[in-house]
Amino acid sequence: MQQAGGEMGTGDKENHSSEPYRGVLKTPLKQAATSHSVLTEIRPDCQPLTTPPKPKEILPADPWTPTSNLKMLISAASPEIRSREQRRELSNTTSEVLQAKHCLQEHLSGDEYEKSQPSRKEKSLGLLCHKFLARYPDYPSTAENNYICLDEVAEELNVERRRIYDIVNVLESLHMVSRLAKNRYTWHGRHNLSKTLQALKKVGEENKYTQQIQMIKKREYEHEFDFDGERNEETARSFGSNEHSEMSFVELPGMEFRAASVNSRKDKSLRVMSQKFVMLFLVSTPQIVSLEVAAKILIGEDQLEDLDKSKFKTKIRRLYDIANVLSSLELIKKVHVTEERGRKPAFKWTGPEVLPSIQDTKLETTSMTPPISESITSKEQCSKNLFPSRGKQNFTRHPSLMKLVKTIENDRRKIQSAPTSPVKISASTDQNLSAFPSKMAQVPAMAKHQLEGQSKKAKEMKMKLSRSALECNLSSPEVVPRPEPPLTAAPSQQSALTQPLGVCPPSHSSVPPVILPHTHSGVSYAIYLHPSQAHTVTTYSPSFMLQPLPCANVTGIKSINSKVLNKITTEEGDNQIATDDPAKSLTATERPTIKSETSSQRCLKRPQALQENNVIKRYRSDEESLDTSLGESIKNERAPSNSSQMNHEMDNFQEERENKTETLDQNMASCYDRCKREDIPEDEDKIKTKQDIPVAFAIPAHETFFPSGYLIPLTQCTHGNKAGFSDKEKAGICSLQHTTYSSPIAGVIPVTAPELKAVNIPAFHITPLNIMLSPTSIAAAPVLSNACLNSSNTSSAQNPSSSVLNFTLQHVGLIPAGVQVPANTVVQRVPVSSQPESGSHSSENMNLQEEKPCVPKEPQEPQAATENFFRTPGGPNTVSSLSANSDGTNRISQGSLYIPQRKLEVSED
DNA sequence: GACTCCCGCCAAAGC
DNA sequence: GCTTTGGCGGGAGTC
Repeated sequence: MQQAGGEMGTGDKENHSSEPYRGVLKTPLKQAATSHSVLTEIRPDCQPLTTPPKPKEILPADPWTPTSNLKMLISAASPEIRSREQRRELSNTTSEVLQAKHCLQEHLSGDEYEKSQPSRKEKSLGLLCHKFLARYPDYPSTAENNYICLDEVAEELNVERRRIYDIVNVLESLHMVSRLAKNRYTWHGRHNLSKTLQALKKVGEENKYTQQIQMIKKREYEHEFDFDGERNEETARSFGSNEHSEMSFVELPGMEFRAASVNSRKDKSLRVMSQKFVMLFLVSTPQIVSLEVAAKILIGEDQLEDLDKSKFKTKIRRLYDIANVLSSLELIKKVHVTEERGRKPAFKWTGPEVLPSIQDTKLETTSMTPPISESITSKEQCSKNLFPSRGKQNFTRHPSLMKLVKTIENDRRKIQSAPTSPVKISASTDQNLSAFPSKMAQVPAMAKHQLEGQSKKAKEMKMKLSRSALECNLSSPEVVPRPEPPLTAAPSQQSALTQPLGVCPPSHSSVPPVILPHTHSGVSYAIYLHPSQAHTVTTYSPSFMLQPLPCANVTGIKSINSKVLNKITTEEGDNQIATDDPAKSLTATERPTIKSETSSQRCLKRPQALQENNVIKRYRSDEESLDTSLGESIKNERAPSNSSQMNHEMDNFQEERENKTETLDQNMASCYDRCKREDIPEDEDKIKTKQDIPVAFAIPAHETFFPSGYLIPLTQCTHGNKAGFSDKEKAGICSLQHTTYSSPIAGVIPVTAPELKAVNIPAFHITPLNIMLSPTSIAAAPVLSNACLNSSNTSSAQNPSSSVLNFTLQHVGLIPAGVQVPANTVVQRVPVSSQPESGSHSSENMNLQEEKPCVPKEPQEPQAATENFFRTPGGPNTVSSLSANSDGTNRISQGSLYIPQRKLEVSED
């Protein structure tokens, strides 16, 4: 082992490890000289240390005391040299160094000795880990046995064994080492790393960590998470029910622990925690995880109810331990996320990109043994592999979530019935339409047809654009990897299925239309617009992300959001990784936006409530559009529910709607005028122009609009800047957005554009969160759709009224248009329900967690449209709850998961 | 004062 | 009964 280590040390490692030493050099010689690290690294032969002087003979003041020698050595040797030497002669030196140390200890006075002791930093686990890693090659030859004797290592590194355990446990979680026997481990290096990460990612997805993260974030925003206060029972419930306490260790085939002891301990072990921690990174987008969130999740798994400060602190401590080791492995990097509430420590994944688990990853065991590859076709299989028959092991999956997911999936399937590839939007759309309830279905169909007819060219253009966008996105590493079978719906579906949560996909690819209800149409839009690229859109709408955000709107949004936006800073101080770049900030904004949408409640509570109201209004306006096209049909349908409140709401809603409509029309008109002014002769050109316009997409923009559902206006706004919505509204939206979402894990995190690309995009597909994240995707979709819409509209709708019409149709076209109706319905109810916005926002997950009492009264509601849509024979639970909940719609559209959960709750209740 | 995280007690598991 | 593992949290060092 040593041999290998000596030869294999990587430059990086050297540098890292050397840093601390540099620090030492800078510090007073005394300290430096005696620092532990120095001692352990100095070459024996160079000085007296080699020959341990007899302690008693050496006088403290003596120039040739170990201390003085060390000083000389230190000053003479460069960090690199020391590192090299360390690796080279570590083994030989160890004993001598120890002796020297002993001598020092014996001969220096208390204070002196203390001073001579290595500083805290020098004793850090991270540094220790560097030393440990330096001993072994990253990729040891399988031929030779690389054994690790803990005692030996501890002695050589001059640390207590306890510390070595900490390191080994984390390495074990990554399968970089495996326990061979008592006090003995085998070094595998990074051979298994990629596989392990894939497996972890997969498991993380299955466990819906993304959702958990989002839930936590939501909660934070909603309640500032206070440990003392009445803690959200929901939270507790959600996590408590997790039964995560039984978390098990994820193993790779062939890498099972050989020692029973390893598995015997209750698994809150560092090793399991480490895996979970890694999962969080792999599953989240951006791949930044704040300690707080991670701790909460880990605690949650152990029963959130018990969450108390001490426990939380303990978790944090452990996470630091783990993080130090992972940092040494260069898998993560410490950063800081600045949020409203301050700066939070977080870590950013800097390890290798984990390829999509899309194709059921083949877990290969390697280790030293010939790689065994298993093809896993289903999630279940994967899970099985990951959890090799160890009795208790069940990964933290939240049962309720699973149920929900399944239910949802089933429902969707049923609903869609279109066994085929829902992906193909166009095709799927039709299918979906067919599925729609009469009126509703027709509307979308009409809209669709209209759109298609009117904007074939536009579509083509869109396609091109989207493709280009995709290409751009693809350029990002993450994206590329994702095997997305582009064109076919099937692939997308597949991916969806592959994903642990089939849920997500639903919103996009698989069930696009259906789910969309209100999700802001975003989904629906996406579908429409990108038929050919449905897969793309569905999967993730990276293209959106890619789009530049030069718009004024964006800026505005950004500015607003920026306040909220968090900054990520590296510890080193290269702060603001994310930063200042407007584009970046915008990107970051996206998330927030989404989230905000999600957690409408929160928003309400906040000062931005007003803004939210705007959003809501927009929503309503969306509804208006739909309503307009649909007429009061919906209303009537709802009416049946007969709730007086409903009626009342309807009335109010109507009023608002009307007002909104006017505004909309005006906006539309102005937009169109603007377009005209801008010389957009041909439809295509127009489209292009618009799209170019940064569609700016809009990342922020669309998100912003999301709620409102007015993509068109947005786009226009983008152009003109002011178009569709007033700044105020924008601001409102933005603000809302900001609050909520961010990186699921880290909270609102401003991410650099690049990061977003890489991370975000994939996130959709990959992470289970997708479901929850749908908003993001949705957002993206909407944007595109906007363009499309615009284009189509532009061409066809020359005047406000017509534009409105188109707009409406488009909405309808949302496929989900039909679906949306229900959503709208929901929206309308919103007022009635405790939380109006929730509905409006795509609060993906939020809903689920929402503590907010589901509106009690609605349960029975039949709302035809909605129910029909969502209700599936098989999924009564889900459906019913949906219909019942005012926000149900939203939930459904966004994260079906949530909906179901609620339902579950409700039903359970 | 908050953040980090070292340190080592002590109990469970293993032999 | 001794050793190995490793959970846990006090509290010190840093920022």
